[in-house]
Amino acid sequence: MTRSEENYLKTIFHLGGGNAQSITTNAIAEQMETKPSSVTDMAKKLADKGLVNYVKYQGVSLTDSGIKTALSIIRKHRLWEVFLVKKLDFTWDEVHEVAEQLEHIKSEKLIDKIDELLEFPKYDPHGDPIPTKDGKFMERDEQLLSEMPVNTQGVCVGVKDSSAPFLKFLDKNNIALGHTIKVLEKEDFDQSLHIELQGKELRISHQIAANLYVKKND
Amino acid sequence: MTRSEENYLKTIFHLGGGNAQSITTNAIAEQMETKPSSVTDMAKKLADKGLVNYVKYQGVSLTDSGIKTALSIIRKHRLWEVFLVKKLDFTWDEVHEVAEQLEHIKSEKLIDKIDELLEFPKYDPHGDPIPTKDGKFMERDEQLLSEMPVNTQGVCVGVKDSSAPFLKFLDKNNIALGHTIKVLEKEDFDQSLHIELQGKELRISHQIAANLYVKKND
DNA sequence: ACCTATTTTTAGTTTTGTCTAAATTTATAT
DNA sequence: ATATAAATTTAGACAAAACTAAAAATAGGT
Repeated sequence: MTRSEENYLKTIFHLGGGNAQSITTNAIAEQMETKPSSVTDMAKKLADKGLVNYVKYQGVSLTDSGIKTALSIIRKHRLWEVFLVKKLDFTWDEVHEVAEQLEHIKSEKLIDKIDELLEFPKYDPHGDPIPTKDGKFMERDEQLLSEMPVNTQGVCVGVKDSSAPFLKFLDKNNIALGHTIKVLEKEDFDQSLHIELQGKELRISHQIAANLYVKKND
Repeated sequence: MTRSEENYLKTIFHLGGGNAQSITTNAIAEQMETKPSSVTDMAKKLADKGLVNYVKYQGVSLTDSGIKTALSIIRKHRLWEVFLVKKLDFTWDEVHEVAEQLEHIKSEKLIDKIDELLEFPKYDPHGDPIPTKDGKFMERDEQLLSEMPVNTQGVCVGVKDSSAPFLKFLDKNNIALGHTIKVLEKEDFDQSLHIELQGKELRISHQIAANLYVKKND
């Protein structure tokens, strides 16, 4: 399994190829910042290895074996992210780039020991669930803040966009995982929100709200 | 700097290319388990980048820039080895293979934080000195056990061969870094040694003694 | 149904790092 | 000094992973 193959599987998974959905070469190319023709080449290669189902002009979806491999890479990525934050004091906007490299290290013992050192975390620093060793994938009962009705409240449990600029914005505005958020008012005009965050009032744009996952309180 | 380039620089350094010595392509090829013609290709490439001095049919030596780069890779390799042993309970015969991968991770912050987490170790699990961030290389006052005169004693500070079989042999015989060793008798016939190790007597072959570094007591 | 625009694939090329086989240079031994 | 052996380089080829440009297939609109 080469680094490139691993990156393709991961991307296909993130685009939904684990749910039997057919992902187009164009979508993959755009996500990976490469050309569709390169994706076609790799699709054939991965199909030969039994990791994807590939139908010409239709797209690719992951096989069971492909899902398993993708999950193991995602598991490694997220565990390394937790390691960087908890053990090396990285901030959550710094971890992605390094984890992209670390996820390709080949040693089952290494990642199991990292898991143990971190006391088997369930979520990464962005709130994304960490697949278990046997490929189980936690699903969370969450929704986007932008979809919460007025006057409901919940706890921030994850981010949809985990780019550095967005994460830095959240830091600046004291928005962090675990913080309580209540929707006070929704502006019809631009969908912006008036919220109560940890007791303080705040206004945020729709674009922000559409990238925050919240778990509704019972 | 590609992975392959880094591996060449590291190998050239270990073969003595940092001391202005010219290392032959054959020696490098043998060490890296590749072909001399491949080494020639890479020698040209590294020379173009100003990392080695290459003279056709003579061999290569590292430039200052090449030495600096090689030391930074060796630094990373050895720090990761310490990390694996101290934080993840790897044994000293398990660390090399994984460190070979980890040494190529590109993040200055990462390795500095690992260094800090480990409290700035000076030696790796095999007793090899860890270069400092600014490329200083500790030299130890050490000699091979096989070269110690009869009736002198010292402390085991390193291994020359750090292959898994040798290290496992040492474990089995309770030979570890920090242990006191006294040479009781040298057998003329096969150069084998009769030693006192941590108070207990033991016989070891010349081959073993020639792979153990000892620091003589004053 | 047909034309057009878009998407996808094919064919051919590039780069990196490797190899084999042949040619060349250096070293060695009489 | 010269033949021979050993080491080294050159030339040409290959595989992986990417690209460009051209061809082919699909999808949409009328």
